[in-house]
Parts: sequence; structure tokens; C-alpha cells
Amino acid sequence: MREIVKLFKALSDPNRIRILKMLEFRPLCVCEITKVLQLATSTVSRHLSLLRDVDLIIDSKDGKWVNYELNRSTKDLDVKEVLAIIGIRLNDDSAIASDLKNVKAVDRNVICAS
Amino acid sequence: MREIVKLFKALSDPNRIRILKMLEFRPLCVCEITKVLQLATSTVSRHLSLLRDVDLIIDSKDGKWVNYELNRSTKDLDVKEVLAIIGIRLNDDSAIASDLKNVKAVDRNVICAS
DNA sequence: ACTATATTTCGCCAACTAACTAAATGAAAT
DNA sequence: ATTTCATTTAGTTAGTTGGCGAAATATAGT
Repeated sequence: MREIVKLFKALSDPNRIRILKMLEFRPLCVCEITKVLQLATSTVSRHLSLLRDVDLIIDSKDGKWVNYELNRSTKDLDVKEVLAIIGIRLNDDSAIASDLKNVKAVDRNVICAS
Repeated sequence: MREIVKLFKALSDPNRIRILKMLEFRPLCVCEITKVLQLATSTVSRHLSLLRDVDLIIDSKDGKWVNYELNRSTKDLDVKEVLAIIGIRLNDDSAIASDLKNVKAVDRNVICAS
């Protein structure tokens, strides 16, 4: 019970949904996401750790960057189903479409430390 | 976007999940749910209106009672999928199992106004 | 009309959340 | 080793949430 409530809570924030939809396109580092969402880095970092806590995403170090990606191979059935729902929906949402465009244009080597 | 976030938010509370699982067994009035959850009537009423707002449940008047039931015939695809997830899961949860037992024992004609 | 009962709405309070800035941590490059 | 840069953690604040009791609303029965 506690876990599924936590999962739904993780999904009940527009910025976290935007992050998940961005990660559908490709893995991203914190600063790339920060650039697109226009939030403080610390805020994005907190959102990401929340999403990681419920197994929706996984992270891996890559030099000074931390890559986050969807946890497509999760064993948690609820996470699996929820990722499927999110994956199908919201593609016609204007904010999501705009984020996708911005993600495609973003390059961590150019953007970060700017 | 706003709608799906609202849907997930509605699901991100243990008492609201418990209500949904109880309603899987049969339609219930507010006082029956109140009896099982051991919360103030006003609190339960508020939870129910939240769940109704996102189309997870529907209500109908029955004399002095208001019956709430799962909105199994919703046209909202997200609601449909989420109801399916909730329906399959949590049946082994101890709180949910105990609620089910209590719901089976509850009778509005006996319980209410006590 | 009056009373009793079921439900909803309102106002309040404690706990939680999401945002920020500033400080701490960790890895890479000079 | 020191500096640099990406990220995380800590501390603060404004807004939201979930709980309650009291008052308002609605229906049924006397």
C-alpha cells in the first residue's frame, strides 16, 4: 500500500511528469533537465531523487555528469504499467511537445556552466 | 496534463485507495465508509468528492443516503487503466483485507446514527 | 411543522510539499 | 593540490493537504 501511494504521489506533480516525458526521448543529465524546466538545479535534483526512489528512473555516473533514464526494465509491475500509461499519453500536450523540442536542441557540453 | 496529475494526486492517499478497494466489493454510503475508515464524516465526504472530481467514482442519491460506486463505465482511458491496476493489486495488503472484512459486516441500517 | 439522520461545506490547525539560495560533496582537469 | 564544474544536501519560506468539529443543507418520518 505504502509503495503504490508513493508511486502515485511521485506522479502527481507536473514537473515530474515533464521529466518522465523528456526521458522517453533519451537519457539526460540534471543540467539539461534544469535548462528545459527552468527551475533551480536543486529543485530538479530533488524531483529526480523522488522518481528514482519509486523505481521510475535509474541513474548512472558519466564523468562529472549523472545520467538519468527511464527504468524500462523494472520488475515492479505497477511501475511498468504506469510507465506504459505515461508513454502513450500526453504526447499532444503543448508543454510536453515544447519540452521535447527543447530536449532535442539541448547539448550538455554547450549548456552546462552557462 | 493538469487532469492526469489530478488523477494521480487523487490516488496518492492511503485512505482514498482504501475507499476505492472497498467500492470494488459493492457501492457504499458515506456513513458505511466512515465506519470502516474510522475518520470524521466530513473527512470521508471530502475524499469522496475528490475521487468523484477525477471520475474515479460516481454518486447517486438513495433516500437520505448517497451511494458511491466505482465509475467502471468511464470514458476516460486513464481512469480506466488506473482502475484496472488498483483492481488487480493490493488484495494481499493487510489493511485492505481487513477493510473488506469490515465492509462485508457493515449494514447502513444498523450502523448509521450510532 | 418538527425531529432525526445523512451528507456537505466552512473555518481552523498541524504536517507536508515544492520552490529558492547557500553550503557541501565528488569527480576532472590544470 | 587546487580549481572547476555538476550534483546533492541543508535550511527557509509560501502554498497545499488532510484531519477535525461546527454549522448548513437535504431528505424521511412523525
